[in-house]
Amino acid sequence: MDAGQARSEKDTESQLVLEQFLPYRLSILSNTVSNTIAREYRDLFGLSIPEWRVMAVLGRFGPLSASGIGERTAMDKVSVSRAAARLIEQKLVKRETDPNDRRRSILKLTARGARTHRQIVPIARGRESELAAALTEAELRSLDTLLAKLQRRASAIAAQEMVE
Amino acid sequence: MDAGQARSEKDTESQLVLEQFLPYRLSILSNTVSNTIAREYRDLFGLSIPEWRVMAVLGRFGPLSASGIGERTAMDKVSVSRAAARLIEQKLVKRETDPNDRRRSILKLTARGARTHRQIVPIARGRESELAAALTEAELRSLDTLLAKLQRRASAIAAQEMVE
DNA sequence: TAATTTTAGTTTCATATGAAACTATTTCAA
DNA sequence: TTGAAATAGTTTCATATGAAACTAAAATTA
Repeated sequence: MDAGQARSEKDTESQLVLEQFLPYRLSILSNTVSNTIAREYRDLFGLSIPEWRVMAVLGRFGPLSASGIGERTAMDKVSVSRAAARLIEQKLVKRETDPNDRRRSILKLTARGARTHRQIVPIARGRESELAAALTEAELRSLDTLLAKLQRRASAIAAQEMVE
Repeated sequence: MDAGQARSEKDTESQLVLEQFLPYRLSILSNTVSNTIAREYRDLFGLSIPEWRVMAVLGRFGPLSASGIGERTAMDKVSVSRAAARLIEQKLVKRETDPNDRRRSILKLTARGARTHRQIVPIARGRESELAAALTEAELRSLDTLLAKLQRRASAIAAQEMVE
């Protein structure tokens, strides 16, 4: 090993400090937040996160097809299909067939679903506020910008990988 | 309904815009990043993310027990156990029994594991750089601070939930 | 030191997930 | 038109995951 040149396994350049590695930090933060919320929704309403997401977009954007839900939630069609099936079982959502295109279904909240939705939204907002309280207003605006930039880049990288 | 007072389902206060909801945004960003990386590690090295995390901490912190790995990766013991088992199968990691405490195993990279580790680290860094290139140096420092604050708060909320 | 509790790690079981195959319907092209 | 291709959504299958039960060893207590 010629002095000062050879790279040992312990040199910083051949190392990766997991705690400082951005993808890892994002993953841990996201999981910490999601797990807390998931537990709460499960305990209070018996809903999983995919189910809750479907409720959220139906509550906001009214009747939607399964693919419409997918577009607005970044869920794949299998997840949407399963979440919808469970919500229908629980009578929180109802399904009709689109008369103009009988492959499509039209999903909407039932009256009961709308009531549940009205209960859930303030809780979700409350959790978000608790988390956001860690930051100042200015920091929150900054976070908004940074996350948007990262998401744009991450999506671009992912799309590029797909074609390669 | 008395004019201007009753809250309809479409009022913004009873709504939640998923695309602006912080837990959702974190989840989408983290998944986008993780999925891209996971695909790459799988294609190039046949490693899953848990496996890769174990490799990373073993490469950095030398021989460790399974619980030591768990502490440094935020993985639960089941995940560590399974990842280690697969890495041993692939001869990237070897296991010895701690002579001072025969319940413990001592895990370390094999020579082959160390070689793989040396290949992986620059790729991981490269991916991180590509992502980080979406931000300026100042923004990256800012991101670092914001993520740290959010993580601290998220952990605190999670811990509090546990006892309630 | 024998019995009890705790700790490290693995296995089992029940559920979650995504990819691929499949069904039903619609759209497109010859 | 009618046959081929595309689209919406569901089901199947193989794998991943986490909680709880379990095994083995060590630490604690009586």
